Amino acid sequence: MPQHILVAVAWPYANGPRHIGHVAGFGVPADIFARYHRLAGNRVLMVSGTDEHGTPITIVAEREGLTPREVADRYNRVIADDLHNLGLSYDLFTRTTTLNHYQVTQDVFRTLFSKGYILRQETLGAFSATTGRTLPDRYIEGTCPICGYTEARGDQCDNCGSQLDPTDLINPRSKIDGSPPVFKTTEHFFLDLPAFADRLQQWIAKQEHWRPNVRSFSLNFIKDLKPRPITRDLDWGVPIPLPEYEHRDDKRIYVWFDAVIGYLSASIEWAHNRGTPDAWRDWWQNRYARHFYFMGKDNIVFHTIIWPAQLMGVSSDGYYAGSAAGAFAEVSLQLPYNVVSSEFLTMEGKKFSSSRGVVIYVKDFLSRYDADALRYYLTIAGPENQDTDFTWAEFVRRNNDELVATWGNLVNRTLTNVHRTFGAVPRPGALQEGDQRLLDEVEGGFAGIGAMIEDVRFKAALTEAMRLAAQVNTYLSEQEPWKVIKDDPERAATIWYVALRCVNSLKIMFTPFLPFSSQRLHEYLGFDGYIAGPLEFKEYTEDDGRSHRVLTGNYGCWIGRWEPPRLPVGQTLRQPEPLFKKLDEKIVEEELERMRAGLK
RNA sequence: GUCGGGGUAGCUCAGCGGUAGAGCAAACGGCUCAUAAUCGUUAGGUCGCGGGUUCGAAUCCCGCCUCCGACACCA
Repeated sequence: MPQHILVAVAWPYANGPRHIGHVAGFGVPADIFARYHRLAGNRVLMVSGTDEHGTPITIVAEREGLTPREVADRYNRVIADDLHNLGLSYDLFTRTTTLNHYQVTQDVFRTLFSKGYILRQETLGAFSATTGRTLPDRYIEGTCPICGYTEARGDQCDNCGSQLDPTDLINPRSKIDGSPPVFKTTEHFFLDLPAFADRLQQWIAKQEHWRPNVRSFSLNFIKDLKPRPITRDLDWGVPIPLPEYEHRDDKRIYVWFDAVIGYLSASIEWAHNRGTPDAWRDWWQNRYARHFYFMGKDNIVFHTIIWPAQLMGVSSDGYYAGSAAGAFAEVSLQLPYNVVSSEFLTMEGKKFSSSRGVVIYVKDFLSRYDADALRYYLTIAGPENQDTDFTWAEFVRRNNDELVATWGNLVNRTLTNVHRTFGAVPRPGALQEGDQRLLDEVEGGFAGIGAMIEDVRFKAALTEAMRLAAQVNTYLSEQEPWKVIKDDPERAATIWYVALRCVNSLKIMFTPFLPFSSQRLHEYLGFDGYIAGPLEFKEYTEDDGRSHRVLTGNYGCWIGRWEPPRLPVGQTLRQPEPLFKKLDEKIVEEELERMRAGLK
């Protein structure tokens, strides 16, 4: 019985190109998980998009003389191209500036408001004297009243560590243009989180399968919940759907409140785009569906507290009707089943920092190296359980000594020999005990590796696949079919047949991690069709006349299955090429030099 | 400051109550079909520091040092 799996991937913020630390945190892990579940026969819906509202985008726009929408358009394009080139198999990668997203966000807001979960409160806020926009606390600098540090921020002083309010600062000034901020009273809307505290506490306490840090962090956070403001004084964002605010240009829904709603709105858009407008309910209003969220650790609270509170609030008297109440209308919206948070990647021992030049963008990386080489590194050495460091030396080493040497070489020596000697899958003689033992061990990987992936232990899963590849290398070294063939061609054919069967199975096991090379191997082995691909861009026009490009794909045509694939005797092999490129050690110094040149 | 998570072989990391593990790097040997790739053997660690619980602690508890993150108007 296929399961419904929602793979909900954190929404990259569209204020610039994304670096490899970002995709290490949410992109690659989510894609491994989604590809595996599709191969295993489950119904996967993987959704995300660019997060395009909020203050930082308006600041970039001002600096570059563009409108916020132009900034969002530009970086949506760059980011979607990156994700496509990395092979991230989204069912829908859309944007938060679609008409659909605005409507769903406003639906959620209205529903919560009508149930009393959204409160109004007067607050004192800081505004830019020049633009009239809100100045978030962190965009205000001044002298710390406690220690006298002159570059304290409105939220805290980095020198003495004190928590501050912007009004505490002496000589406050805007970090953006240096002008002194204006403080005035303004009305804001607050999500009444304390109203959900008990339900959240009980729900999270039951989630014993979450990674311990996510669960304990969230439980701790609940102890002191306060109503959280969900509107901002901005002209860029989803309008507040209340009569007195609908036509005002100075107040919008807070970017985080709408970004998490994106998981739901994108699912609804996906269903609409493919002409089955109620299909999203199979994931959202099906109590057997399981939702997996993938993100960096800085996003935990939004996915374990705030979004679940929004979902509980919307669902609490029975349903989210959406644009049309349907068959599942009496069922609540599904809460997260697991919230998978990655730690952080650092770059040559330092924090990634675009402004300081400590960075390698996905786009630049992929212009010089293969996507699978990056996917390999980010999985085997990425921040799955703790912060890890990316270094170019380690990237080259992992690529050359592990990916190329173990798996690439196994494929190459096997295919080269078989293609040259037989030209096709050879007919084996009787299998010996050692042959069968190897086949059993390798094919056992489907169960073992599959269980690890389901358990979101990707590093262990890939390590196991590599171990199995090394086992096949050992087998070949012991059997020496290139010698045996002189005296016993049938035995040599059997050995190569066994190796080929192992390679063909490993091809599937490596597919979630290394989809591009697995597809090429699939073709060298003489097969046609896609194991798992391809991705495509499509353009959709909404009722307001605006169109947007989405990343999607028809993954129903995948022919791969998470099980030992058949390998027909006599199938003609194609001319093989090495799967991976060995990298010259020189690139380490070249890349470090490139980074030094960009340092600010 | 408060809260959370790290500190394990030269390097990158796994293990998280029962005689210290992997990969790479190192040394030696085998093989030479394969992108000089592979295969085997060896060597290498008082598991951050100090104390405690336990028959037994890298693993649990307390204190300290140190790194990273969150702390609610950055996203």
